[in-house]
Amino acid sequence: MAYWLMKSEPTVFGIEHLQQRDVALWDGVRNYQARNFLRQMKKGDMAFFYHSNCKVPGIVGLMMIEREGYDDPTQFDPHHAYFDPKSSLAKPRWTGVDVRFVEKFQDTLSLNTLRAMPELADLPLVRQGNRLSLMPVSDQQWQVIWAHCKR
DNA sequence: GCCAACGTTGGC
DNA sequence: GCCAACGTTGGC
Repeated sequence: MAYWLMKSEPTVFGIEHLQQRDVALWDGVRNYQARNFLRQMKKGDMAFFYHSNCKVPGIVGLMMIEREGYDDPTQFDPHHAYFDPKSSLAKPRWTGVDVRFVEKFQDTLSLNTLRAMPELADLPLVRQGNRLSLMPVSDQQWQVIWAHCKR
C-alpha cells in the first residue's frame, strides 16, 4: 500500500464536500507529473487531503483511494471548466481516481508546521515555489505527519 | 490582491 | 529544439 498527498482548494472542493459525498471523483488534474502519479494509485492507498490557496493551507483530513485511475470525464465536456480540446475519447489525456472520505482532523496541520519538520525536507510540498498538486509520501514521512494529526 | 515560481505554448 | 511570452498556482 502506498501513501499520497492531494491538494484541493476548499472553495472548489474541500474536505467537507468529500465528507458529504463519501466517495467522489478526483478530477481536473491537468499536469502530466501529477497525472502519472494518479495512474500509480491503487485501491486501498491512503491519502492526506490538503487545502491550498486558503487562509491556513495545510492537511485537513484523510481519504482512501476507492477506484483506480480512469479517464477523467470532464476533459471531454466542452461546457466544463476542465474541458481539454486537445483530448478525445479515442486519445484521452487525463486521468481521475475515486476517493473515499475517511476522516476530518480536528485541526488543520498547517503548511508552516509541516515546514518545521526536518523529516519532510524532501517532500515537494514544502519546497519553495512547488506547484505539484499531488505527490507520493514515503512511509517514514507518513508516520511523522500522522503523529501530528489531531484525531 | 500581489507576485514569484513554475509549466505550457508557439514562433522561429 | 530553443526560449520568450503567457497563463496558472498558491503562499503571503
